[in-house]
Amino acid sequence: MKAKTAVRGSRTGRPIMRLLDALGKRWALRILWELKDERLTFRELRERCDAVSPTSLNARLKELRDLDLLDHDESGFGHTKWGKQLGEQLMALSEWSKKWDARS
Amino acid sequence: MKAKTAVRGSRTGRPIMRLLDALGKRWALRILWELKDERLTFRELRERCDAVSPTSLNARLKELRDLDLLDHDESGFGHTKWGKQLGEQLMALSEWSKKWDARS
DNA sequence: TAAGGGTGCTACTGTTTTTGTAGCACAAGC
DNA sequence: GCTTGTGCTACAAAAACAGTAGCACCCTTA
Repeated sequence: MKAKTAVRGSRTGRPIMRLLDALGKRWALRILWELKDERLTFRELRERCDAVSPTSLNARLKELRDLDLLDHDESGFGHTKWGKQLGEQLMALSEWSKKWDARS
Repeated sequence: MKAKTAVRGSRTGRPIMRLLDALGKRWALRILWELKDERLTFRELRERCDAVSPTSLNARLKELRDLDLLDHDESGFGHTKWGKQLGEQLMALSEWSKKWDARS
């Protein structure tokens, strides 16, 4: 586990702030989403994320790995146990989004 | 309710993609979080969000209002019924983040 | 043994987004 | 009139991101 470094914005250091800050960066939520049921290589992940630039993808992957949400092995990138738990919350969000989308 | 316009990135138009895209912009999650239990004026909200620039705050507020997540009246900005539901999911996220933060 | 294919990833330039500061227009209260 | 508070805009600088190319590495197959 890496150090818990300063949070962009808030200095309270509250976990939720660190999390909202990390997830609020572009592609972070999307990356976590795309890896929710399978591990993917860098290039596969890139394609899933609308051909996000490798610059951004690499930056986000580094950050998410530092937060113990993702890891990387010979089969590619995937969720850690923490990432899996977070992925479940995203699933709930997805379910909710359907109702939200169907609003009149 | 406003039109469901194109999503930055993905063109599938799936609700979760529209949502992840909106919430992935800077300060979006934080704004929803800060309004979870009370309505705030523009300036109050700005202070809560670490003095975010008014330019960004205004842009994010417009987007979140277009998504029916926030509204605005004489008492300031606050959650719509949809925003409240999303706020509950953020509360769950906050609870989870405490366990995540306490990882060894 | 070299040629190809796949991996993660970096370099570079240009565009987009965000920031930071100042201040405007409007309304209510005095 | 003047102040106070509201939401919000203008503008220039800084940071983040995009898009393209391509590198270094490790395999496999010829």
